[in-house]
Amino acid sequence: MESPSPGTESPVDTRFRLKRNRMLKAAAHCFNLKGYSGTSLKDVADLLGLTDAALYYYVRNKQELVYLCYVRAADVGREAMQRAIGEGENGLETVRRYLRYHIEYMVGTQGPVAIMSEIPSLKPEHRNEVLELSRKHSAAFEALLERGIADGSIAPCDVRMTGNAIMGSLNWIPKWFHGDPAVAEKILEEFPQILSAGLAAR
Amino acid sequence: MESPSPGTESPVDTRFRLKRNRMLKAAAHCFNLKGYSGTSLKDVADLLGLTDAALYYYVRNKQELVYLCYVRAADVGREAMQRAIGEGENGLETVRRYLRYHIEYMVGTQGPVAIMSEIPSLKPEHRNEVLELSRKHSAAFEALLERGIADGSIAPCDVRMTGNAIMGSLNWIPKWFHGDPAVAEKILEEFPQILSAGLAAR
DNA sequence: CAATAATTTTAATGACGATTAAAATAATGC
DNA sequence: GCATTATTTTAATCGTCATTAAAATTATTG
Repeated sequence: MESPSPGTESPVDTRFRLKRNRMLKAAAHCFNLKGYSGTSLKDVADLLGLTDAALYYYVRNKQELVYLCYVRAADVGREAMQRAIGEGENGLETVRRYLRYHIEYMVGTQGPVAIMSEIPSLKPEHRNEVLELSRKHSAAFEALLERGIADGSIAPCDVRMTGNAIMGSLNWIPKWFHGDPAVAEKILEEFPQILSAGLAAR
Repeated sequence: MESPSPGTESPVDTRFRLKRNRMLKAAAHCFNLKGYSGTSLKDVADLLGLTDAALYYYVRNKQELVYLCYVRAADVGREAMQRAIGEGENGLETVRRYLRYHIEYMVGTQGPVAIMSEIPSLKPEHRNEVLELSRKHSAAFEALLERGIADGSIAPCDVRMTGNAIMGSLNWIPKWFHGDPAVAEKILEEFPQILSAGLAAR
């Protein structure tokens, strides 16, 4: 009848969440591939062996689909940041770890979501929320850079621009990476190194 | 009646081209802001003080609009590459120059076009052509890196991945830069340095 | 100024795709 | 197995655009 309400945690509820996650993954895949308005709900549904109408059981509308993808992506980013901060010896090392964890999620097969180019498609309220999340994340990354500068592991730089440069590189990955595991391996191997190479203090 | 045929070069033809260029610029702006299918022809037309239908005098359809933007962008990229190659002392310096010229076009007020995220929206034939252009450009950039490695100015690296990383950073710029000249200044100042910092041979 | 060409607008048309409601099917608990 | 709940489908509806044709306006040129 109704979508299970949050709070209860029945087995039904669990099934619901699992399927919804599959949905988000499928949706993110399509969005990365063909853009927000370029993908029809049928595209997503096909990937799941469902009818377009069935999606409405899990999600209020198409907007909410991207929105949830973003929230998911933000979680992933935050989590990567959290882990990295927990472990890092110094600023530079923490940045490297962050990059690795973030990319791991992005390119890993279990990786649920990775779209970052569809912010304009969000409705204002959601857009603001997502932008806020994104801002927070950027700020956290810049703080990381500053920490590195403070502890001498990173050479002084404009953290805002450096952050933009590195994040841009990350965010662009879904545009050219389409799931080939060999490539995923290579990205994981090279990117943290490449993106942090310019940071090290001499 | 009909759109002027290529080959003739009447004053009319020139006017046509000028206006069409303004159109492409407006379109690129919208696409960057709201995505391909997120922008209606009316959005573009409004920016030009025209009716949506009027656009069809200059362009066969919406598809062609993005397509032309891409061709334009590719030209810009090629031109930047050309200039840089003409001037560069060594590989690293050439890369720096290329980055500077490319970014100059992207963020400059005169800069006509800068969208790179809408490839999926193209129809197959156009998509293939654009992908080919993009491939060529990537190859040229990788060649530049190899030249730098050969002449010792750039430290050995995986040129494919390094190219992806740097290009991604560039391509992402239109996603967060929205025309503020002060920011443009900053980007121009910082990015070539930031993006090439990791390349230099020690 | 008249005639022709260039540009733009008005006013349809039509398709696609999101959304919805009601009905059908599948799953679960008793 | 029955009743209830969960899930999915079928079959509309409804808007939003892209696209087109014809008419109106503006520019050009002899």
